[in-house]
Amino acid sequence: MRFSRMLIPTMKEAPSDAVLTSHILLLRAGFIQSSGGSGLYNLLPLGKITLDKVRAVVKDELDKAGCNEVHLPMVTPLSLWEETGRADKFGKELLRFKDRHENSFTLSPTNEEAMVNLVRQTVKSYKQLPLNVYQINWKFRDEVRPRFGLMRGREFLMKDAYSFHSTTQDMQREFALMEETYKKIFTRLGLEFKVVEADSGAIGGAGSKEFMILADSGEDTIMVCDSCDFGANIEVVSEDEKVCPKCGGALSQTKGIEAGHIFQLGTTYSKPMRAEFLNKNQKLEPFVMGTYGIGVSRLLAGIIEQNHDEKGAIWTKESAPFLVDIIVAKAKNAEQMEVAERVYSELQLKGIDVILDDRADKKIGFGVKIKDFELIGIPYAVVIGNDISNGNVELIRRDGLTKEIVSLDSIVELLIERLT
RNA sequence: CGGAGUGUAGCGCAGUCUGGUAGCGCACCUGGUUUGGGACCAGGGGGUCGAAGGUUCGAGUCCUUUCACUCCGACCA
Repeated sequence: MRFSRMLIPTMKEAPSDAVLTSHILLLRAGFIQSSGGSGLYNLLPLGKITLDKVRAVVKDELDKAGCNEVHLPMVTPLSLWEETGRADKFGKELLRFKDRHENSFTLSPTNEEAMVNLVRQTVKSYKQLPLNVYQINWKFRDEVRPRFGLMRGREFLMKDAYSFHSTTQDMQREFALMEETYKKIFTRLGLEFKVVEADSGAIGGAGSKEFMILADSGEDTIMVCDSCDFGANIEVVSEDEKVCPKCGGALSQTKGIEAGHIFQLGTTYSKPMRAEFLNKNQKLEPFVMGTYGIGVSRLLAGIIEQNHDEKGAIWTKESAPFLVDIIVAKAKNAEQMEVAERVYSELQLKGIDVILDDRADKKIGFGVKIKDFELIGIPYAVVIGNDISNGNVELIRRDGLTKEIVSLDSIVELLIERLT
């Protein structure tokens, strides 16, 4: 991709109404913009690419774990919500509207009912179990107070998975598998996180765990054990609790961003919705269920909260919109441009996502390009400048902003080595 | 939903107290000079001052109503 052809409206100043680092940086670096309503954002090209990358990691790990991706409509008949009583329970957060025939619908804030409906129409026998179906789709919640950009938008991208089982034991096996799968996802994304015991809230069910991205700006307070891997949301333990219930170690308090939540549901939804299968003894039984969510768009905010400096974002390898930014110091210099084009196409041939900052406008000098690189947070920049007369280019690593002189002949090879 | 604040050009803001031709910086357009860390000079385009109503010869400014957005709190997979 060429910088000159991409819509990347970077800003020196942040809109005054943004206070959270990730919100400010996503706006300033041109990843998102307000679409005019509270908690609603346009994803600009960089934001869309980044979200797709994060989404791909989530999908890849779920598919490896044997989950089935499907797609449900964002619009769900309200009647499904009435079957479980959640039409009332969810209250005003559930956006409702009517079609031209006066039928009531909702914009889905989550999809337990719709997914149970899908499965009860399809799965009739224990032989078809277990089953894990998921989607990565936009959700809408009419939040009381949307805030902090992608952190708590009204519309947000969520991966929601639902598993169906014939026994509680098998559901618990899947629950453990999902915990491991989530750990792989968060690790691949380069996040420092903690799995904590949590309250099940409006979703209901027996047990649940949250995946917290550790960040001072997190909205959740969690207690973590200094000695073992125990952690709990403050909702489920006393704030005065000083001793780990698991190993007796010392508990300390920290802040986290809830990016994932997994639940052991049991028959909370399958019973009222009469979602049943025939067991070996030819008797009908309700499905035993689990449900597993990841806030995919929130992950973008979380990654920045954890990875940034005073100059801008620092994307991790698996989340970065591009891995390499080729900066042509003087785009009007034919020789520099030629060298840059060559490095650009070689990297592309090797399958590395690269952006070529070929902007030649007289107002866009070297300084602007470097500032944009730092603000956007691409892992590496290759500066093609005067030093090519000596056969050298400069390699800048975004994390730490360390610089090194590299010979033109070896730059592509070096980058491949660093990036794979 | 309670409390606080803000709405003036794409972004950041001044002007409102004390009514009198709509301003500044950045961004944008044209020309020239620059060119390795957000350049300089000259010229230029862009506004129904959130909306409605009122007071007044005259309203961005005063009054009333209303809407939106942000922050704190409560709430929240």
